[in-house]
Amino acid sequence: MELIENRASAATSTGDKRPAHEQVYQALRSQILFGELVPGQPVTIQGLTDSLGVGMTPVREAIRRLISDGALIFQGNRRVSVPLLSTGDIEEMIFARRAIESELSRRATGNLQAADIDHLERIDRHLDRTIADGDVSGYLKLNQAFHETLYAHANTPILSDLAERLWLRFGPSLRVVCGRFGTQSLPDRHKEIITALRNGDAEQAARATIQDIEQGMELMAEALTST
Amino acid sequence: MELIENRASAATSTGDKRPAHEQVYQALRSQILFGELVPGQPVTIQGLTDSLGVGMTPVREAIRRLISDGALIFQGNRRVSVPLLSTGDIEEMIFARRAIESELSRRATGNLQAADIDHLERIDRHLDRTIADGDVSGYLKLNQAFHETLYAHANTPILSDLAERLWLRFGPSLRVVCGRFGTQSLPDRHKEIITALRNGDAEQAARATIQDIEQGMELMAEALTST
DNA sequence: CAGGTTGAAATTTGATCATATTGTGGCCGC
DNA sequence: GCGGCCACAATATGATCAAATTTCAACCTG
Repeated sequence: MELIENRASAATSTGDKRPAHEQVYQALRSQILFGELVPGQPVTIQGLTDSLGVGMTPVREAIRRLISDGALIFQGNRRVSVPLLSTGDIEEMIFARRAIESELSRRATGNLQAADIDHLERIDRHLDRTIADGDVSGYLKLNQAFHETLYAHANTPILSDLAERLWLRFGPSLRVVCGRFGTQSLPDRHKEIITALRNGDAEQAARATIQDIEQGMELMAEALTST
Repeated sequence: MELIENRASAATSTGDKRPAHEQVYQALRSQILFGELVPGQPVTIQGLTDSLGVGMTPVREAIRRLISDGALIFQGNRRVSVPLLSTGDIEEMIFARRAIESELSRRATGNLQAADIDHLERIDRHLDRTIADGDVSGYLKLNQAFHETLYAHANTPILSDLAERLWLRFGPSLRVVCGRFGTQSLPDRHKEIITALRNGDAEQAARATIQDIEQGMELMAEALTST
Protein backbone atom coordinates (compact mmCIF):
# COMPACT_ATOMS: atom_id res chain seq x y z
CA MET A 1 0.00 0.00 0.00
CA GLU A 2 2.22 2.77 -1.25
CA LEU A 3 -0.73 4.90 -2.26
CA ILE A 4 -1.28 6.19 1.21
CA GLU A 5 1.30 7.45 3.57
CA ASN A 6 0.45 6.82 7.16
CA ARG A 7 0.86 10.21 8.69
CA ALA A 8 -0.05 9.05 12.14
CA SER A 9 2.96 6.77 12.41
CA ALA A 10 5.30 9.69 11.77
CA ALA A 11 4.27 11.40 14.98
CA THR A 12 6.64 9.49 17.18
CA SER A 13 9.47 8.96 14.72
CA THR A 14 12.60 10.75 15.85
CA GLY A 15 14.04 11.81 12.51
CA ASP A 16 11.21 14.19 11.60
CA LYS A 17 12.13 17.84 11.28
CA ARG A 18 8.62 19.22 11.54
CA PRO A 19 7.71 20.83 14.86
CA ALA A 20 6.00 18.61 17.40
CA HIS A 21 2.73 20.55 17.38
CA GLU A 22 2.46 19.96 13.64
CA GLN A 23 3.08 16.25 14.07
CA VAL A 24 0.51 16.02 16.84
CA TYR A 25 -1.98 17.87 14.65
CA GLN A 26 -1.45 15.52 11.73
CA ALA A 27 -1.61 12.47 13.97
CA LEU A 28 -4.89 13.58 15.52
CA ARG A 29 -6.22 14.63 12.13
CA SER A 30 -5.63 11.14 10.77
CA GLN A 31 -7.23 9.56 13.77
CA ILE A 32 -10.29 11.73 13.26
CA LEU A 33 -10.49 11.42 9.49
CA PHE A 34 -10.14 7.67 9.53
CA GLY A 35 -12.41 7.06 12.42
CA GLU A 36 -10.04 5.97 15.16
CA LEU A 37 -11.92 8.32 17.45
CA VAL A 38 -15.60 7.67 18.14
CA PRO A 39 -18.16 10.52 18.08
CA GLY A 40 -18.81 11.70 21.61
CA GLN A 41 -15.48 10.39 22.86
CA PRO A 42 -13.77 12.81 25.25
CA VAL A 43 -10.31 14.06 24.34
CA THR A 44 -8.01 15.07 27.20
CA ILE A 45 -4.74 16.92 27.03
CA GLN A 46 -2.98 14.73 29.52
CA GLY A 47 -4.14 11.57 27.83
CA LEU A 48 -2.53 12.75 24.60
CA THR A 49 0.70 13.89 26.25
CA ASP A 50 1.02 10.39 27.68
CA SER A 51 0.06 8.45 24.55
CA LEU A 52 2.06 10.60 22.13
CA GLY A 53 5.05 11.20 24.37
CA VAL A 54 5.24 14.97 23.90
CA GLY A 55 4.74 17.90 26.23
CA MET A 56 1.38 19.51 26.74
CA THR A 57 2.06 22.72 24.84
CA PRO A 58 2.13 21.05 21.40
CA VAL A 59 -0.92 19.02 22.34
CA ARG A 60 -2.82 22.12 23.34
CA GLU A 61 -1.99 23.84 20.08
CA ALA A 62 -3.07 20.85 18.02
CA ILE A 63 -6.35 20.62 19.91
CA ARG A 64 -7.07 24.32 19.35
CA ARG A 65 -6.49 23.94 15.65
CA LEU A 66 -8.81 20.96 15.47
CA ILE A 67 -11.48 22.81 17.42
CA SER A 68 -11.22 25.62 14.93
CA ASP A 69 -11.51 23.02 12.15
CA GLY A 70 -14.75 21.75 13.67
CA ALA A 71 -13.08 18.34 14.08
CA LEU A 72 -13.35 18.62 17.86
CA ILE A 73 -15.78 20.62 19.95
CA PHE A 74 -15.18 22.56 23.13
CA GLN A 75 -17.96 21.57 25.50
CA GLY A 76 -17.97 24.69 27.63
CA ASN A 77 -16.61 23.28 30.89
CA ARG A 78 -13.14 22.97 29.40
CA ARG A 79 -14.04 19.55 28.11
CA VAL A 80 -13.15 18.61 24.54
CA SER A 81 -14.73 15.77 22.60
CA VAL A 82 -15.38 14.36 19.16
CA PRO A 83 -18.61 15.90 17.83
CA LEU A 84 -21.87 14.02 17.48
CA LEU A 85 -23.69 15.06 14.32
CA SER A 86 -27.36 15.94 14.20
CA THR A 87 -29.44 15.36 11.09
CA GLY A 88 -29.46 19.12 10.63
CA ASP A 89 -25.67 19.14 10.62
CA ILE A 90 -25.62 16.49 7.93
CA GLU A 91 -28.16 18.36 5.89
CA GLU A 92 -26.00 21.49 6.04
CA MET A 93 -22.96 19.53 5.02
CA ILE A 94 -24.79 18.00 2.07
CA PHE A 95 -25.56 21.50 0.84
CA ALA A 96 -22.03 22.76 1.35
CA ARG A 97 -20.34 19.71 -0.12
CA ARG A 98 -22.58 19.77 -3.18
CA ALA A 99 -21.70 23.38 -3.87
CA ILE A 100 -18.00 23.26 -3.07
CA GLU A 101 -16.89 19.83 -4.19
CA SER A 102 -18.80 19.86 -7.44
CA GLU A 103 -16.94 23.05 -8.26
CA LEU A 104 -13.65 21.42 -7.29
CA SER A 105 -14.33 18.55 -9.68
CA ARG A 106 -15.35 21.01 -12.37
CA ARG A 107 -12.15 22.98 -12.03
CA ALA A 108 -9.93 19.94 -11.70
CA THR A 109 -11.20 18.49 -14.97
CA GLY A 110 -9.13 20.67 -17.25
CA ASN A 111 -6.00 20.39 -15.13
CA LEU A 112 -5.67 16.61 -14.96
CA GLN A 113 -3.09 14.88 -17.14
CA ALA A 114 -3.72 11.35 -18.38
CA ALA A 115 -1.21 10.06 -15.84
CA ASP A 116 -3.15 11.75 -13.04
CA ILE A 117 -6.36 10.05 -14.14
CA ASP A 118 -4.53 6.71 -14.28
CA HIS A 119 -3.50 7.31 -10.69
CA LEU A 120 -7.09 7.98 -9.69
CA GLU A 121 -8.14 4.80 -11.43
CA ARG A 122 -5.50 2.85 -9.51
CA ILE A 123 -6.80 4.24 -6.25
CA ASP A 124 -10.32 3.30 -7.25
CA ARG A 125 -9.32 -0.28 -8.02
CA HIS A 126 -7.80 -0.59 -4.55
CA LEU A 127 -11.00 0.93 -3.21
CA ASP A 128 -13.10 -1.77 -4.83
CA ARG A 129 -10.97 -4.38 -3.15
CA THR A 130 -11.43 -2.81 0.30
CA ILE A 131 -15.19 -2.75 -0.27
CA ALA A 132 -15.19 -6.41 -1.25
CA ASP A 133 -13.00 -7.33 1.71
CA GLY A 134 -15.02 -5.29 4.20
CA ASP A 135 -11.88 -3.34 5.04
CA VAL A 136 -13.43 -0.26 6.61
CA SER A 137 -10.21 1.47 7.51
CA GLY A 138 -8.76 0.93 4.05
CA TYR A 139 -11.97 2.18 2.44
CA LEU A 140 -11.92 5.40 4.44
CA LYS A 141 -8.30 6.14 3.63
CA LEU A 142 -8.59 5.39 -0.07
CA ASN A 143 -11.87 7.20 -0.48
CA GLN A 144 -10.30 10.24 1.12
CA ALA A 145 -7.20 9.83 -1.06
CA PHE A 146 -9.33 9.72 -4.20
CA HIS A 147 -11.13 12.94 -3.50
CA GLU A 148 -8.07 14.69 -2.11
CA THR A 149 -6.03 13.79 -5.19
CA LEU A 150 -8.79 15.00 -7.46
CA TYR A 151 -9.33 18.25 -5.60
CA ALA A 152 -5.62 19.00 -5.37
CA HIS A 153 -5.68 19.56 -9.12
CA ALA A 154 -8.38 22.20 -8.90
CA ASN A 155 -5.71 24.71 -7.83
CA THR A 156 -8.14 26.36 -5.47
CA PRO A 157 -6.56 26.49 -2.01
CA ILE A 158 -9.45 28.23 -0.31
CA LEU A 159 -12.21 26.00 -1.67
CA SER A 160 -10.10 22.91 -0.96
CA ASP A 161 -9.60 24.12 2.58
CA LEU A 162 -13.33 24.50 3.06
CA ALA A 163 -13.87 20.99 1.72
CA GLU A 164 -11.22 19.46 3.97
CA ARG A 165 -12.81 21.16 6.92
CA LEU A 166 -16.08 19.41 6.15
CA TRP A 167 -14.37 16.03 5.79
CA LEU A 168 -12.94 16.48 9.28
CA ARG A 169 -16.42 17.07 10.61
CA PHE A 170 -18.07 13.94 9.27
CA GLY A 171 -15.05 11.61 9.45
CA PRO A 172 -15.84 10.02 12.81
CA SER A 173 -19.51 9.54 11.99
CA LEU A 174 -18.71 8.01 8.61
CA ARG A 175 -16.60 5.44 10.39
CA VAL A 176 -19.51 4.54 12.63
CA VAL A 177 -21.78 4.06 9.63
CA CYS A 178 -19.28 1.82 7.90
CA GLY A 179 -18.77 -0.21 11.03
CA ARG A 180 -22.48 -0.76 11.43
CA PHE A 181 -23.55 -1.45 7.85
CA GLY A 182 -20.33 -2.83 6.45
CA THR A 183 -18.74 -1.60 3.27
CA GLN A 184 -21.11 -3.31 0.84
CA SER A 185 -23.69 -0.54 0.77
CA LEU A 186 -21.12 2.23 0.38
CA PRO A 187 -21.30 4.47 -2.64
CA ASP A 188 -18.75 4.51 -5.39
CA ARG A 189 -19.60 6.80 -8.26
CA HIS A 190 -15.90 7.14 -8.90
CA LYS A 191 -16.12 5.23 -12.19
CA GLU A 192 -18.46 7.88 -13.56
CA ILE A 193 -16.21 10.62 -12.29
CA ILE A 194 -13.20 9.05 -13.98
CA THR A 195 -15.06 8.65 -17.26
CA ALA A 196 -16.08 12.29 -17.17
CA LEU A 197 -12.51 13.34 -16.42
CA ARG A 198 -11.19 11.33 -19.37
CA ASN A 199 -13.71 13.00 -21.65
CA GLY A 200 -12.82 16.41 -20.26
CA ASP A 201 -16.48 16.88 -19.42
CA ALA A 202 -16.43 19.19 -16.42
CA GLU A 203 -20.19 19.31 -15.99
CA GLN A 204 -20.49 15.54 -16.02
CA ALA A 205 -17.69 15.29 -13.46
CA ALA A 206 -19.52 17.77 -11.25
CA ARG A 207 -22.78 15.83 -11.56
CA ALA A 208 -21.12 12.51 -10.72
CA THR A 209 -19.38 14.12 -7.73
CA ILE A 210 -22.70 15.39 -6.43
CA GLN A 211 -24.22 11.94 -6.74
CA ASP A 212 -21.27 10.39 -4.90
CA ILE A 213 -21.65 12.93 -2.11
CA GLU A 214 -25.41 12.58 -1.84
CA GLN A 215 -25.31 8.82 -1.64
CA GLY A 216 -22.68 8.80 1.07
CA MET A 217 -24.18 11.57 3.14
CA GLU A 218 -27.73 10.27 2.96
CA LEU A 219 -26.49 6.89 4.11
CA MET A 220 -25.00 8.66 7.11
CA ALA A 221 -28.21 10.55 7.77
CA GLU A 222 -30.25 7.33 7.72
CA ALA A 223 -27.81 5.57 10.00
CA LEU A 224 -27.90 8.38 12.53
CA THR A 225 -31.68 8.71 12.63
CA SER A 226 -32.12 4.96 13.13
CA THR A 227 -29.99 5.08 16.27
CA MET B 1 -22.80 52.90 19.63
CA GLU B 2 -24.45 50.14 21.59
CA LEU B 3 -24.99 48.02 18.51
CA ILE B 4 -21.49 46.65 18.55
CA GLU B 5 -19.64 45.38 21.52
CA ASN B 6 -15.94 46.00 21.32
CA ARG B 7 -14.56 42.57 21.94
CA ALA B 8 -10.99 43.73 21.72
CA SER B 9 -11.28 45.98 24.72
CA ALA B 10 -12.36 43.06 26.88
CA ALA B 11 -9.05 41.31 26.42
CA THR B 12 -7.26 43.18 29.16
CA SER B 13 -10.16 43.73 31.53
CA THR B 14 -9.64 41.87 34.76
CA GLY B 15 -13.22 40.86 35.57
CA ASP B 16 -13.60 38.51 32.60
CA LYS B 17 -14.12 34.86 33.39
CA ARG B 18 -13.20 33.54 29.98
CA PRO B 19 -9.79 31.90 29.65
CA ALA B 20 -6.99 34.10 28.41
CA HIS B 21 -6.45 32.19 25.17
CA GLU B 22 -10.08 32.83 24.27
CA GLN B 23 -9.71 36.52 24.98
CA VAL B 24 -6.55 36.73 22.93
CA TYR B 25 -8.30 34.94 20.08
CA GLN B 26 -11.24 37.33 20.13
CA ALA B 27 -8.95 40.34 20.36
CA LEU B 28 -6.88 39.24 17.39
CA ARG B 29 -10.00 38.24 15.50
CA SER B 30 -11.40 41.72 15.87
CA GLN B 31 -8.16 43.29 14.81
CA ILE B 32 -8.16 41.16 11.69
CA LEU B 33 -11.84 41.52 10.86
CA PHE B 34 -11.83 45.26 11.26
CA GLY B 35 -8.58 45.85 9.50
CA GLU B 36 -6.28 46.89 12.30
CA LEU B 37 -3.74 44.53 10.82
CA VAL B 38 -2.40 45.19 7.33
CA PRO B 39 -2.06 42.37 4.77
CA GLY B 40 1.52 41.12 4.73
CA GLN B 41 2.19 42.39 8.23
CA PRO B 42 4.19 39.90 10.30
CA VAL B 43 2.67 38.66 13.53
CA THR B 44 5.07 37.60 16.26
CA ILE B 45 4.33 35.70 19.43
CA GLN B 46 6.55 37.77 21.61
CA GLY B 47 5.17 40.98 20.23
CA LEU B 48 1.69 39.90 21.25
CA THR B 49 2.74 38.70 24.69
CA ASP B 50 4.14 42.18 25.27
CA SER B 51 1.26 44.18 23.81
CA LEU B 52 -1.52 42.08 25.36
CA GLY B 53 0.19 41.40 28.67
CA VAL B 54 -0.36 37.64 28.76
CA GLY B 55 1.98 34.68 28.63
CA MET B 56 3.04 33.04 25.41
CA THR B 57 0.96 29.88 25.71
CA PRO B 58 -2.41 31.61 25.25
CA VAL B 59 -0.96 33.65 22.41
CA ARG B 60 0.33 30.55 20.69
CA GLU B 61 -3.04 28.86 20.94
CA ALA B 62 -4.85 31.89 19.56
CA ILE B 63 -2.44 32.10 16.65
CA ARG B 64 -2.90 28.41 15.82
CA ARG B 65 -6.64 28.87 15.76
CA LEU B 66 -6.38 31.87 13.48
CA ILE B 67 -4.03 30.00 11.15
CA SER B 68 -6.60 27.23 10.96
CA ASP B 69 -9.22 29.88 10.22
CA GLY B 70 -7.15 31.15 7.32
CA ALA B 71 -6.98 34.53 9.04
CA LEU B 72 -3.22 34.21 9.43
CA ILE B 73 -0.78 32.20 7.37
CA PHE B 74 2.22 30.21 8.47
CA GLN B 75 5.05 31.23 6.15
CA GLY B 76 7.11 28.07 6.35
CA ASN B 77 10.08 29.36 8.32
CA ARG B 78 7.94 29.60 11.45
CA ARG B 79 6.94 33.10 10.50
CA VAL B 80 3.31 34.11 10.76
CA SER B 81 1.72 36.98 8.91
CA VAL B 82 -1.53 38.47 7.68
CA PRO B 83 -2.31 36.98 4.24
CA LEU B 84 -2.05 38.90 0.99
CA LEU B 85 -4.85 37.92 -1.37
CA SER B 86 -4.36 37.09 -5.01
CA THR B 87 -7.05 37.71 -7.61
CA GLY B 88 -7.53 33.94 -7.73
CA ASP B 89 -8.18 33.88 -4.00
CA ILE B 90 -10.82 36.55 -4.38
CA GLU B 91 -12.42 34.73 -7.25
CA GLU B 92 -12.65 31.57 -5.13
CA MET B 93 -14.17 33.52 -2.28
CA ILE B 94 -16.75 35.09 -4.57
CA PHE B 95 -17.86 31.61 -5.58
CA ALA B 96 -17.97 30.31 -2.01
CA ARG B 97 -19.68 33.37 -0.58
CA ARG B 98 -22.31 33.35 -3.31
CA ALA B 99 -23.16 29.74 -2.59
CA ILE B 100 -23.01 29.83 1.19
CA GLU B 101 -24.27 33.26 2.13
CA SER B 102 -27.14 33.27 -0.31
CA GLU B 103 -28.31 30.07 1.35
CA LEU B 104 -27.89 31.67 4.76
CA SER B 105 -30.10 34.57 3.71
CA ARG B 106 -32.61 32.14 2.23
CA ARG B 107 -32.85 30.13 5.42
CA ALA B 108 -32.87 33.16 7.70
CA THR B 109 -35.86 34.66 5.91
CA GLY B 110 -38.48 32.48 7.53
CA ASN B 111 -36.92 32.71 10.97
CA LEU B 112 -36.78 36.48 11.36
CA GLN B 113 -39.38 38.20 13.53
CA ALA B 114 -40.46 41.76 12.73
CA ALA B 115 -38.36 43.00 15.64
CA ASP B 116 -35.29 41.31 14.20
CA ILE B 117 -35.80 43.04 10.88
CA ASP B 118 -36.25 46.35 12.70
CA HIS B 119 -32.89 45.72 14.30
CA LEU B 120 -31.29 45.07 10.94
CA GLU B 121 -32.81 48.29 9.64
CA ARG B 122 -31.36 50.17 12.57
CA ILE B 123 -27.92 48.77 11.84
CA ASP B 124 -28.29 49.75 8.22
CA ARG B 125 -29.21 53.34 9.10
CA HIS B 126 -26.05 53.60 11.19
CA LEU B 127 -24.19 52.10 8.25
CA ASP B 128 -25.40 54.83 5.94
CA ARG B 129 -24.11 57.38 8.36
CA THR B 130 -20.65 55.80 8.48
CA ILE B 131 -20.55 55.80 4.67
CA ALA B 132 -21.51 59.46 4.55
CA ASP B 133 -18.96 60.32 7.22
CA GLY B 134 -16.18 58.29 5.64
CA ASP B 135 -15.88 56.30 8.87
CA VAL B 136 -14.10 53.22 7.58
CA SER B 137 -13.77 51.45 10.90
CA GLY B 138 -17.42 51.99 11.73
CA TYR B 139 -18.46 50.80 8.28
CA LEU B 140 -16.52 47.56 8.64
CA LYS B 141 -17.96 46.80 12.05
CA LEU B 142 -21.54 47.59 11.15
CA ASN B 143 -21.39 45.81 7.82
CA GLN B 144 -20.12 42.74 9.62
CA ALA B 145 -22.78 43.14 12.29
CA PHE B 146 -25.52 43.32 9.66
CA HIS B 147 -24.53 40.09 7.99
CA GLU B 148 -23.70 38.31 11.23
CA THR B 149 -27.08 39.21 12.71
CA LEU B 150 -28.84 38.05 9.59
CA TYR B 151 -26.94 34.77 9.36
CA ALA B 152 -27.35 34.00 13.05
CA HIS B 153 -31.05 33.47 12.33
CA ALA B 154 -30.39 30.86 9.69
CA ASN B 155 -29.82 28.32 12.48
CA THR B 156 -27.08 26.67 10.48
CA PRO B 157 -23.95 26.49 12.62
CA ILE B 158 -21.79 24.76 10.05
CA LEU B 159 -22.63 27.03 7.13
CA SER B 160 -22.28 30.08 9.35
CA ASP B 161 -18.89 28.84 10.43
CA LEU B 162 -17.78 28.51 6.83
CA ALA B 163 -18.99 32.03 6.10
CA GLU B 164 -17.21 33.51 9.12
CA ARG B 165 -14.05 31.79 8.02
CA LEU B 166 -14.24 33.58 4.70
CA TRP B 167 -14.86 36.95 6.35
CA LEU B 168 -11.68 36.47 8.34
CA ARG B 169 -9.78 35.89 5.14
CA PHE B 170 -10.78 39.04 3.33
CA GLY B 171 -11.11 41.35 6.34
CA PRO B 172 -7.65 42.91 6.15
CA SER B 173 -7.82 43.42 2.41
CA LEU B 174 -11.27 44.98 2.64
CA ARG B 175 -9.86 47.50 5.03
CA VAL B 176 -7.14 48.41 2.56
CA VAL B 177 -9.71 48.95 -0.18
CA CYS B 178 -11.82 51.19 2.02
CA GLY B 179 -8.79 53.14 3.09
CA ARG B 180 -7.78 53.77 -0.50
CA PHE B 181 -11.09 54.49 -2.15
CA GLY B 182 -13.03 55.83 0.78
CA THR B 183 -16.43 54.64 1.81
CA GLN B 184 -18.40 56.38 -0.93
CA SER B 185 -18.08 53.67 -3.51
CA LEU B 186 -18.91 50.87 -1.10
CA PRO B 187 -21.89 48.66 -1.82
CA ASP B 188 -25.03 48.59 0.22
CA ARG B 189 -27.74 46.36 -1.12
CA HIS B 190 -29.01 45.99 2.40
CA LYS B 191 -32.19 47.92 1.63
CA GLU B 192 -33.16 45.31 -0.93
CA ILE B 193 -32.30 42.53 1.49
CA ILE B 194 -34.48 44.10 4.18
CA THR B 195 -37.39 44.54 1.78
CA ALA B 196 -37.17 40.91 0.77
CA LEU B 197 -37.04 39.81 4.40
CA ARG B 198 -40.15 41.83 5.23
CA ASN B 199 -41.97 40.20 2.34
CA GLY B 200 -40.79 36.78 3.43
CA ASP B 201 -39.33 36.33 -0.05
CA ALA B 202 -36.38 34.01 0.49
CA GLU B 203 -35.33 33.91 -3.15
CA GLN B 204 -35.28 37.69 -3.40
CA ALA B 205 -33.24 37.87 -0.20
CA ALA B 206 -30.78 35.40 -1.67
CA ARG B 207 -30.50 37.37 -4.92
CA ALA B 208 -29.93 40.66 -3.10
CA THR B 209 -27.29 39.03 -0.90
CA ILE B 210 -25.46 37.77 -3.96
CA GLN B 211 -25.47 41.24 -5.47
CA ASP B 212 -24.17 42.73 -2.23
CA ILE B 213 -21.37 40.18 -2.16
CA GLU B 214 -20.44 40.56 -5.82
CA GLN B 215 -20.26 44.32 -5.63
CA GLY B 216 -18.02 44.30 -2.58
CA MET B 217 -15.74 41.52 -3.73
CA GLU B 218 -15.30 42.87 -7.25
CA LEU B 219 -14.36 46.22 -5.79
CA MET B 220 -11.67 44.40 -3.83
CA ALA B 221 -10.48 42.54 -6.89
CA GLU B 222 -10.16 45.78 -8.89
CA ALA B 223 -8.32 47.50 -6.07
CA LEU B 224 -5.83 44.68 -5.74
CA THR B 225 -5.08 44.37 -9.45
CA SER B 226 -4.50 48.11 -9.78
CA THR B 227 -1.76 47.97 -7.15
C1' DC C 1 40.41 51.81 -4.30
C1' DA C 2 35.43 50.99 -4.01
C1' DG C 3 31.64 48.06 -4.10
C1' DG C 4 29.67 43.81 -3.55
C1' DT C 5 29.51 39.25 -1.62
C1' DT C 6 30.06 35.79 1.60
C1' DG C 7 30.94 34.12 6.06
C1' DA C 8 30.35 33.87 10.97
C1' DA C 9 28.72 35.87 15.31
C1' DA C 10 24.96 37.86 17.73
C1' DT C 11 20.38 38.91 18.51
C1' DT C 12 15.79 38.05 17.92
C1' DT C 13 12.08 34.76 17.71
C1' DG C 14 10.02 30.26 18.09
C1' DA C 15 9.44 25.60 20.37
C1' DT C 16 9.20 22.80 24.21
C1' DC C 17 8.98 21.57 28.86
C1' DA C 18 8.42 21.63 33.98
C1' DT C 19 5.89 23.76 37.40
C1' DA C 20 2.61 26.62 39.92
C1' DT C 21 -2.20 28.08 40.00
C1' DT C 22 -6.99 27.88 39.29
C1' DG C 23 -11.28 26.03 38.36
C1' DT C 24 -14.46 21.90 37.85
C1' DG C 25 -16.63 17.70 38.82
C1' DG C 26 -17.30 14.01 41.80
C1' DC C 27 -17.71 12.08 46.39
C1' DC C 28 -18.61 11.67 51.11
C1' DG C 29 -20.85 12.95 55.14
C1' DC C 30 -24.62 15.07 57.16
C1' DG D 1 -30.92 15.17 48.76
C1' DC D 2 -27.87 18.98 49.53
C1' DG D 3 -23.66 21.32 50.65
C1' DG D 4 -18.89 21.41 51.49
C1' DC D 5 -14.27 19.00 50.74
C1' DC D 6 -10.91 16.51 47.73
C1' DA D 7 -8.70 15.12 43.69
C1' DC D 8 -7.79 15.73 39.02
C1' DA D 9 -7.46 18.12 34.81
C1' DA D 10 -6.80 22.41 32.45
C1' DT D 11 -4.77 27.02 32.34
C1' DA D 12 -0.97 29.98 32.40
C1' DT D 13 3.85 31.40 33.31
C1' DG D 14 8.77 31.54 32.99
C1' DA D 15 12.88 29.22 31.91
C1' DT D 16 15.58 26.84 28.63
C1' DC D 17 16.93 25.23 24.20
C1' DA D 18 17.10 25.51 19.15
C1' DA D 19 16.69 27.86 14.81
C1' DA D 20 16.72 31.66 11.70
C1' DT D 21 17.43 36.13 10.31
C1' DT D 22 20.16 40.05 10.54
C1' DT D 23 24.26 42.49 11.05
C1' DC D 24 28.90 43.38 10.53
C1' DA D 25 33.24 42.80 8.84
C1' DA D 26 36.77 40.90 6.10
C1' DC D 27 37.91 39.39 1.68
C1' DC D 28 37.63 39.04 -3.13
C1' DT D 29 36.79 41.19 -7.55
C1' DG D 30 36.42 44.64 -11.01
